[in-house]
Amino acid sequence: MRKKRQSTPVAQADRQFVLAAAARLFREQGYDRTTVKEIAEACDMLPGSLHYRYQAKEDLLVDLMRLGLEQASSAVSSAVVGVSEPVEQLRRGINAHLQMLVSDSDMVYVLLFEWRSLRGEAREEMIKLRDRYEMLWAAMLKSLAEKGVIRKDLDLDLLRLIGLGALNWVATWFRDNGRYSLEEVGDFVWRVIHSAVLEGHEQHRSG
Amino acid sequence: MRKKRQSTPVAQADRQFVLAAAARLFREQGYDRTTVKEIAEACDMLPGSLHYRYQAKEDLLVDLMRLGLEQASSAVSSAVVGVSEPVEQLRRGINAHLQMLVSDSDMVYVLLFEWRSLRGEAREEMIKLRDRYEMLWAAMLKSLAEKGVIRKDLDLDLLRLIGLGALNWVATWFRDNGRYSLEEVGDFVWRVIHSAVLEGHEQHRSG
DNA sequence: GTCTATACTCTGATAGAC
DNA sequence: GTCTATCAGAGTATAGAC
Repeated sequence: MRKKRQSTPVAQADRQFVLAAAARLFREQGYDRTTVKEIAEACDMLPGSLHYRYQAKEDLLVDLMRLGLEQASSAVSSAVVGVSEPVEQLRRGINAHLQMLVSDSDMVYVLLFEWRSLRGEAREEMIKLRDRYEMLWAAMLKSLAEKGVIRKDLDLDLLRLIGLGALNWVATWFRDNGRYSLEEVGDFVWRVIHSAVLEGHEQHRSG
Repeated sequence: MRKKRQSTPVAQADRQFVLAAAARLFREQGYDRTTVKEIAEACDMLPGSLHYRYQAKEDLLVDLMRLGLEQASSAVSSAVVGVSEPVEQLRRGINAHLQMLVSDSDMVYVLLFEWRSLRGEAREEMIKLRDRYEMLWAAMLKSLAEKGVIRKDLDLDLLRLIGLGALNWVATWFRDNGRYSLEEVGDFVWRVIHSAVLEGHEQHRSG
């Protein structure tokens, strides 16, 4: 019995296992301070075996980020798909993004903070993939704007940049079982957006 | 003629020169990928001379961050000092913070994105110093809240964390001579805060 | 205080047996 | 596909002359 395909379901699970281990280490220590030996150990392998899968350490980071962006895109997509109410769509997208930042999978975190370790072509590729993810948000905001839900005096690109920035930074201070739950954070962001960005909200002030 | 003091004005200028060169390199390449040799070269020195000033590479980063936080604190302080109107105070503080993120001095940037390179005691010290800077903002927000300028349903700490996060992330995408000027960014943030955070603003909606 | 030269350590990558 | 062993290079830190 010979193997006919390289990308069997088993190989996929294997890939995810290796990348998850690497992601955890990269998140904890940073890319540069993590050695291939450590990654191999975390996978119960020896450096040689890891080298069989990824020729260079950088290749591992690139593949990790690729997977991370796939996960992020599908997480946000599936959070908003089938939701017809545009405002509710935005709310769910925000929560999905926040959820990823603190989820068990550290890939999105690594994606946000370790892309500077890449050089040349590898970096270009990641920027392209990241932009594709951002386009998801751009499309969502554009659709909201066309429905007249967003204040007309706000630049949509700036809104996306500042908004995602506010969310992304949460990853730097948020702790599970910390002072704030993720729901509280999402709620807070939502209230701010609701009063500052959305057109036609109820004025919060009573007197 | 003997030297009586270590910390002459000249030594201070010298320190700033070395740290500024290091900050630029750390910002461009990251702390780990920057060698002490490169830093020395950028200061027109040899590694040995640099070693005379800082025993270890990490000491240099710590001192750099210390200076960066001093600069940040004094920049924000002097931006708001003497401004009696609390809302205007906030606006100026935001602009000062933004200005630092993109200023020639890369120290604040390094401070935000390279503190993860520190371990143990050094990291603890930086967290303490960073918290002191954040307390500047906490005090400003508290004072605004006491004057009834801030919506009462917003948690002040979350407001600080999310707000500074939105600002800090600007450093990751902002480019001089890019699509947006720093003024536009500051303006945008200010409009959002104005409608979402401040009490009793004019409703932006006309019809 | 600054320089040259070097010791020591660690890492990423490789070669080749199994 | 996984292992052992090792190479070649880089980088920090140090020693000691000047």
